[in-house]
Amino acid sequence: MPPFDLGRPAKIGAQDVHPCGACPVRSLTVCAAFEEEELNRLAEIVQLQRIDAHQTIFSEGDPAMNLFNVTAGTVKLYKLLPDGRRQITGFLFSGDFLGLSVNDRYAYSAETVAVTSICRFPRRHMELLLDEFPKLQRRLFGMASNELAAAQDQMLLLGRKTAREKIASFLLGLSQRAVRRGQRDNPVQVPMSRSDIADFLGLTTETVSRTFTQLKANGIIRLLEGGKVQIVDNRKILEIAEGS
Amino acid sequence: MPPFDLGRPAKIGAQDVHPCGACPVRSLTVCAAFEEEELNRLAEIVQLQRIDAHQTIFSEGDPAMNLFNVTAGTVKLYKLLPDGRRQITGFLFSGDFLGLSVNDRYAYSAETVAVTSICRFPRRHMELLLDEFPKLQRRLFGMASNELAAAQDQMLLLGRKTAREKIASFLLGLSQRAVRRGQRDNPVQVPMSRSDIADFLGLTTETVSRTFTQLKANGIIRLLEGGKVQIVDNRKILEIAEGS
DNA sequence: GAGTGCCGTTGATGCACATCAAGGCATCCC
DNA sequence: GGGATGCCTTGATGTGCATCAACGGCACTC
Repeated sequence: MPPFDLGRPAKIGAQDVHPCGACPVRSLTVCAAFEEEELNRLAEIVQLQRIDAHQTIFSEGDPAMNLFNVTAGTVKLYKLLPDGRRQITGFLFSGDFLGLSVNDRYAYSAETVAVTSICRFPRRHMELLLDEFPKLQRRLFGMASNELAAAQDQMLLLGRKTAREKIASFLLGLSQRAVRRGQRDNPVQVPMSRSDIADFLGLTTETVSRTFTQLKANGIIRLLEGGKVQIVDNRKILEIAEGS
Repeated sequence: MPPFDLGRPAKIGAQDVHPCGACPVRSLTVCAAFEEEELNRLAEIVQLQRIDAHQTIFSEGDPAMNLFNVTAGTVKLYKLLPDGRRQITGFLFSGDFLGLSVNDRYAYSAETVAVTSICRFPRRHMELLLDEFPKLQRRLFGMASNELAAAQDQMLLLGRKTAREKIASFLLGLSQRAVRRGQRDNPVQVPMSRSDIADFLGLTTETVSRTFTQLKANGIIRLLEGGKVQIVDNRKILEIAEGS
């Protein structure tokens, strides 16, 4: 249930300008850097879009024309090898930011996992705002620092954790991020497919499936309807995730 | 041959304030954000240090009091699991920056790989400078963005590449970074141990060693004296690295 | 110059996870 | 209804890399 949405059938469609002042996720986003009265400036350049599931937002190598804010739904970022091997580098939820680029090109592809609403900012305009509002710059830098820390955690996971530890870490990560967005942390919403989880954790779908089954058999989690996972033994899953 | 160094026997020792205007790697660093006349401000707060090989600069979880700039030598950043498994998240060379933190704590440990010179900036002072010089903020943000892109490449490597592809990518990466620092790209200087390489690539020392041997046997590289590796077949190593 | 420790290499073996294959169970569409 | 499709699960088998073990070279010590 996307907050601003009109339920139109469009795949990717521009919507009317939205009053940022009413944005329910503003405090989570870059936009938290603005005071109430400055939000008009922002509203002038954003466009709100609703996107169906499984649509590409942009692809690796595309000219980086826009920056985006996820306001509802789920997005995945990924990189491909020429033979099709895929690494998902992150999942984004409401409040998350995407579109940072190097050399004016996107360094990864972005695709919706479920129905998603995003705010689009033309990069040119955004850069002018950056000069005008140092607080925005500061905020963006802070968000990039957090992402960097998360990336390092993910490197530890990919390089050194077992399949069991990876799945446990993944579920805990989802749970913790849900809390920060003010959503339920348990049961955890797991909107992405087994295949996406596999490509995020450096595993195969079969191993992901088997590991879920195994954690379930051990009474540590329970698999619920609608892609939800209940964490039954919180202490144990934490132990597993940390590798102790 | 560290550029500013006095060759003192100290392990970690503060040196006299150095005139940043003469810094030979300034254009590579955050400090490139400053005009000549502003450098005095910088020089007031930096301390230059020379550090022996295999010394800890700071550890994960320490209060993040300082930011650092590497001016010569090599540093590794790493994270540990409780049972000792280690993931090296990056190697730093002259011009590179370290010390960004989340919640005022370092999110990783930093250790010298070889004799290293660093500039130390107290974080408090640096933050004041950030407010005063938006260009510095901008520069720092740019560097963080680049690191994020590199982190995503590393995730692809850790999650989806084979040992052979990992080693090829690693050597090419070292080579390309040497170019950016204005150093020789071939033969490549490889100052870190097999064990460090293994922990960077998510492998074991044995596999690293075997893979080097294999690439050598294929006539793609040559192992030289003093930790240097010559890339004999550039096209082929590039193909391997990209997984095609 | 024997002793010790560290590092890199090589070989033998083992195992965690990949690969290959098949079936269950939704949903969708004619 | 029923067949097609996509996702998840489960089983059988394979393999890339880890693990275990041994050895040689080099630096350092006494």
